[in-house]
Amino acid sequence: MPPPPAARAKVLQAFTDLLVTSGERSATLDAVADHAGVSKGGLLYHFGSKDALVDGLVEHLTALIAADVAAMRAAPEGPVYYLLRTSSDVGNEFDRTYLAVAELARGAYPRARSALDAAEQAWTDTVAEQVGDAALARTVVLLSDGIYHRASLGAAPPPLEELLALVERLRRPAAS
Amino acid sequence: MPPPPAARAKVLQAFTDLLVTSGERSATLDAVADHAGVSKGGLLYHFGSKDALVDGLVEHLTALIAADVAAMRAAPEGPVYYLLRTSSDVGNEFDRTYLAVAELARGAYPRARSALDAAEQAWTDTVAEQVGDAALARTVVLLSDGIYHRASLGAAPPPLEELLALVERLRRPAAS
DNA sequence: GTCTATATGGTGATAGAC
DNA sequence: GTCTATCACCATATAGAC
Repeated sequence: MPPPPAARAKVLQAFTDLLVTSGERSATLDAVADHAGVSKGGLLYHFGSKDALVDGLVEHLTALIAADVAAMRAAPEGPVYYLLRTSSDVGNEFDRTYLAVAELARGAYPRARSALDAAEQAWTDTVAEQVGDAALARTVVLLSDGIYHRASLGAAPPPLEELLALVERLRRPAAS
Repeated sequence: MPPPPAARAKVLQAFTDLLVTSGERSATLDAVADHAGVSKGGLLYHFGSKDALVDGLVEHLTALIAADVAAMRAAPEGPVYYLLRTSSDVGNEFDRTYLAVAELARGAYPRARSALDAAEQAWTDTVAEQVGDAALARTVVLLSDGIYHRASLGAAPPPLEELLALVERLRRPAAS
């Protein structure tokens, strides 16, 4: 099979950038094409409509989620540390794609929510497997959501160390 | 002074409803006017432009924030319980207005962020006053942000009791 | 494959009747 | 004060040249 055209990846990257930094309203086809270095006509050759562009990004996120959950399960420091650590890291591809799809989910593309719900469920299950406490698992994922909330508003992430310290205290109930 | 026209409040309420339930894209002047039961011309008599409409909503939130912080300080159960409890309550006017302004902050209205930043700071300070632990205060507000994150995506809020129980364990380090 | 037009629909804003 | 036109502009999408 022929290699996928490099322009596709460039377009998805530009779409993600605009969604994260300037919101859904700014991520027009014109702006995406400009930012990707192609013309609008060229963009619409690879993605036949804006809906197809959204689908492309959602599918990309779905693949990244599967990879992230696998990495979470394999992480030597455990799922909790892995989740909170990667939640603070808004620079990498996965977190940027997550934020971009969350932007779409809030807007006129409700089907983008399915991918986000799947991620939440997979994270919660994986954390619960390790800590053996469903309530703590939900809380940890909720903290991760809070970090995303701030990032989606453009605020700086909180210091990671103090969060991990607090979670650690909850995992060992003071050896009562 | 003459009483403020009732149409103003109706328009702000309709604007809030549309932002929360359908996102910024859907909150057009046409839609807001329809939902408020006035014509677009009538809306533009009270708010001379869409920017003026946004300013009106942000000022409304600023007043609600001041009232909320005062209620938080006066709450018999303490700021922590008050914050987490009210964060789960997405139905009341304050939380709906907060979600609506957050929607604007993510879109093309960055000045809406100032009001949100002020709220976060006031909440953190007030919680820190009570728990005497800056890191725990930041964590509690972060949990509150996580609840808002889910609400902004249309998901159900998490069970409140288990969150409060976990916070309580952190406030009393097992009496070591 | 990628580009330059261009058609079509919707959004913010204005003018003027009532 | 509130309404009904109406305008100018921008976004998506299409047609067809290169």
